[in-house]
Amino acid sequence: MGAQPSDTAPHKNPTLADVAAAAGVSIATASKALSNRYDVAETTKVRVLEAAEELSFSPNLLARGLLGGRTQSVGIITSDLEGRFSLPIMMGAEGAMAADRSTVLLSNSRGNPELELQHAKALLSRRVDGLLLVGDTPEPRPPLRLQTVVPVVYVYAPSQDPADTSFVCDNAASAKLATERLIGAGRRAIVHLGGPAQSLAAIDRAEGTRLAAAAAGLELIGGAPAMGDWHETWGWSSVHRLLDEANEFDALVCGNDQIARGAMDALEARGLRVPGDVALIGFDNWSVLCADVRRPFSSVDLNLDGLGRAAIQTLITPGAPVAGIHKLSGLIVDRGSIE
Amino acid sequence: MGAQPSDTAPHKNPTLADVAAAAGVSIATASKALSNRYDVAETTKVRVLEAAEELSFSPNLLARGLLGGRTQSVGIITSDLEGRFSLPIMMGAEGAMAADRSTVLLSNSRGNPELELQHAKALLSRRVDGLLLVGDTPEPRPPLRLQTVVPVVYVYAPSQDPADTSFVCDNAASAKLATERLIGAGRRAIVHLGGPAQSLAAIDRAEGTRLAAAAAGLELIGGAPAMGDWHETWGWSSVHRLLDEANEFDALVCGNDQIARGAMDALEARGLRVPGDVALIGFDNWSVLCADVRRPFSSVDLNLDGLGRAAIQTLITPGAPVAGIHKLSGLIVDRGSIE
DNA sequence: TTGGGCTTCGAAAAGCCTTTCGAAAAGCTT
DNA sequence: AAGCTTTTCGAAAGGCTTTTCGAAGCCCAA
Repeated sequence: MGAQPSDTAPHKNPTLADVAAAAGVSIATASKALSNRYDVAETTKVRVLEAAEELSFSPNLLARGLLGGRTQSVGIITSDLEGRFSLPIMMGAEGAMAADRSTVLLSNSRGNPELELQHAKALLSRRVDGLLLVGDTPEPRPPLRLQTVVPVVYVYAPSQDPADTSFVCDNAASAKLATERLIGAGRRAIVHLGGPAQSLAAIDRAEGTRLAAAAAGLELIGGAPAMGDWHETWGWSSVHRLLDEANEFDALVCGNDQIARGAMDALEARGLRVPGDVALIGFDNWSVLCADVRRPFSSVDLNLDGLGRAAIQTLITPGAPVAGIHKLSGLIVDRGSIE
Repeated sequence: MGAQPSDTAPHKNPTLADVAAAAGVSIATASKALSNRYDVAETTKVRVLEAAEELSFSPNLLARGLLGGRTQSVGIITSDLEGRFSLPIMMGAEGAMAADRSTVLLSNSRGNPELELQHAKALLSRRVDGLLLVGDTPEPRPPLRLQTVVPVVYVYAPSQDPADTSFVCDNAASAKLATERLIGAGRRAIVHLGGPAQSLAAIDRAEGTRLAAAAAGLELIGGAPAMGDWHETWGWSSVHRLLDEANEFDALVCGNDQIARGAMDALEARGLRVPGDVALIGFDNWSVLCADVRRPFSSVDLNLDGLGRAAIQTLITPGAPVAGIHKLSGLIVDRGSIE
């Protein structure tokens, strides 16, 4: 009943002027009190702070950004939002940003370079402090055809231009790591079941396995990595074939977790124990395949979260980012399928 | 050699004033020419447009947002960025926004209400036009404790306050749909392998199955849905138990795809054919489990993409969003495991 | 030649914050 | 008490765009 008090209809956001008026000081003083930097008496400072609290004031970041300073935000353009790759990367990036009280602006280019360019322009219009371009394959990609004031960092898919800054997974080193671990556990007859022969990720992982074996004086069973595709069926049929052809082997390095899952199932179907008879390790550490399953297995985690985090760090650190391709190695998550 | 021309060092973004100067008109005229709305002669318009193109001018959206109008952006706060639920929702939301030439600001609350509140304030400081709160369980959640000028919409996890606007999956209706499909294919002896008895999603799916069966005059095998957990092992062991106890059944409705995968494997291990001997359908349509596998199976797709899209539509449509819980039903993706 | 109606353009304000710099007040010294 | 320093505060500009509204120019008719 009666006239509605002002606090029932805050149809507008309070501004710094409102806070200043409530505290009985000038706008300039209010600003300094809130930013807690300049010369302002302790008593007036608390008065301003209380007024701001009372009005639940929060500064308009648009105005602040307009001042020409930083906007405390970066744009992320991912080429696929379905992928298991971009998501952990984005998560790492978001986490690093939030820790810095900054915000992520997200766009999805759906693998379309035109759309990517368009989104980049849109994000630049919002004056982001930097751009993160997240790919979904390790193949080098053409650089963004855009003159930008702010830094650009490529993640997962590196730029073809060596003057750009890229962060990628070190597939070869990670595969080496996994293979060395198997060798360290006493395995000698190692098979690599790789992805498609056209895929750079598959090639690097296969090569890493081969190198680690060679370094230990071993040759892979079959003489070379067996390349196929990324699917479960490939792992399943490969194990059957190996056994049918009476190959002796005591370890499987799989190009990804789906292949590993297929191999695991085939080993079970043929009555072989893991890791008793055969050790097995997958790639990607995709929990729905290697952890939340009937028979969990070890896998290489590519540390995509860390990749996103590192990329953001580089992006928001003042000064031009270091040019070149930065490779981050993965680590092994053991679930008892090795020894 | 010589003085560096201006186009080699565009260390600053061109402003509308630059465009106006280049075109020899005033700032106001340039603005009107670019927004293509007010009275401006055709010849001057093209002159301005050319100047803008030349300088590759893009308007500062911060300044535009400062005018008090809309910023053409919404904030999305998700409670988990790992989940398979929030990702498709976000993808749908982003797609709807991009189609509107708008941008998504992303935050991750990690399931922490304090962090959620903090992120909401931060996004509001950036003057987003709306807030999307994406949960990762269907359990109703406490509303955001924040007075906002812009609309808020809850997705997946509805708000406990009926005055709020929420968009959720209709698990019960979707399960009914799946069960009716099985019955329509001639199945009569139906088993429901559900998730944990404490999970609302699991309960709704079980209830939907039961209702559809009852509507056809059937009782579920076992008398009631069998509740367990969300894991593969539960599906695997349940099928073994059913067969060991000599239950007759010709259809399995599984609470999710992991359960379905376990059941599928068990059926194979026991020499039963799908769908010859037993029809099977999963839930969630998670392709790594039901599509990219050795033996694909049918699954209920909850249309999370559409959920995100619908929520955004409601959010950015002028006028207050319709209060209440909006339920969206899923659809069946058939992969030949039904008939 | 003058006045009226159109079309086209520009000056200026609004929107909100930060920063600079000058002014005022208060305290101190001699 | 006068002059100086130190402390505290405020006026104003800067940053970029949109919008309003008045001014100027033009054509044509009277």
